[in-house]
Amino acid sequence: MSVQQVHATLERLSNLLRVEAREQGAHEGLLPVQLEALHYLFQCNRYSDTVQGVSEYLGQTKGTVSQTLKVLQSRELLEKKPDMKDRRLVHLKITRKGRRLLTNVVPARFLVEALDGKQTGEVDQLADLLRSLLRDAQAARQMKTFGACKTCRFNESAGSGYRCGLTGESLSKPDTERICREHQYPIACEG
Amino acid sequence: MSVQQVHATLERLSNLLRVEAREQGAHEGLLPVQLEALHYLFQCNRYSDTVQGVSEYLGQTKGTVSQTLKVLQSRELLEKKPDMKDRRLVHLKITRKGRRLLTNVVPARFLVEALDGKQTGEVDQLADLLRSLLRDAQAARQMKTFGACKTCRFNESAGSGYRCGLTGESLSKPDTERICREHQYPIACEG
DNA sequence: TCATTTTAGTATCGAGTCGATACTTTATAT
DNA sequence: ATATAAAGTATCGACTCGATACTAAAATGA
Repeated sequence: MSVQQVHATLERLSNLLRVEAREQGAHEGLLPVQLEALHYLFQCNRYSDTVQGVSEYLGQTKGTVSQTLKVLQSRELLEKKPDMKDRRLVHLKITRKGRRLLTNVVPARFLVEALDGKQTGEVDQLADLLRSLLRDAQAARQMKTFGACKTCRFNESAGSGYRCGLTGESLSKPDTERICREHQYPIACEG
Repeated sequence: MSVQQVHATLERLSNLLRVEAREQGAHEGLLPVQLEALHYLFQCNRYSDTVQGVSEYLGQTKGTVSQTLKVLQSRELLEKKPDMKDRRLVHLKITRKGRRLLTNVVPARFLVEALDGKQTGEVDQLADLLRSLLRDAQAARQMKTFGACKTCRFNESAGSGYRCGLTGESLSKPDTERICREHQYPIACEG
């Protein structure tokens, strides 16, 4: 069965990412899961930069994530900013230092080198296949998709920019390329 | 850059595998890393079923792996058998119980469902692309490849079967489909 | 309006990971 | 024959992660 092959290879690549993250993180005194959290905050939009958001993204409990973030905050890699409207919420803003650290670690060196020799078309094809696999896998698990707004069913174009149909707020083009915890793909026409 | 896209998507798939392993493992009282070790022993050949082998595969120290295996042994998912020739070596043989447990967890349900809708050709294409990526990534990190003997430069055909050019021992067809810690791809003709 | 419920986040505890270090035993090299 | 290398184990400490219990703020609703 080819599915087993896919599983085995993905597991191996996953292990590679983890080992690499452990090594790179060790230089900075950070652990893989802390880098993952930071990477999420690096990518997500202003509706998603909360403890709850990270928790859903990583598949860990709020308590666990709260601890993780405390470490990142103490290293000044992120700042906590209370929400002005809902005072239960805390927005997690990655700092310049956090951004700098992250861009040293992502994308992983071995991925850059591995994809370096390939043609642009090949890399794009790989990215597309992986995204398609991820999308189907997330559908199978009935979990949140955490896609970018530009691929979301609630995203509408509004004049020169865009608007989120859920919040009603307007979005800039860069906004629509950040990932969101409320993201949903358009409903398929067939079936 | 598309490499970032690939990294992000791989990281996400990696997280999915891990969350799934945590859930499935929890049913049996096992942790992700323990399942990974068991999966390796499920796939590897008789030259590779040692503590050192698992250690290299997982990228963890011998001591750490030794602990992991002690748990698996206590659950009767594997047996330790001392090597007859080199008495330092211990071979780790997965039990029937271990095999049964593993086949319930691998391949992950979400992968089976995700690939279910696709055509065989598509799945094979994905498997090939992933393997190619893995191979290049491993080359970039200059690490062991842990491929199957049938793709190894030391594998020779011998009469009706095969032979390992390193050990000189003969291999059956199923043998050549198991992964090996001494595996090396053939040297590329060009470059 | 005021009590109830829900949601965001934090704190603490215990089981378990993982690397570092130190150790034993056996094989190999000089 | 002795030194060195390699396979494996044991122990310790820093850290992960989920479970549980908690506070505070928002939403619900009679």
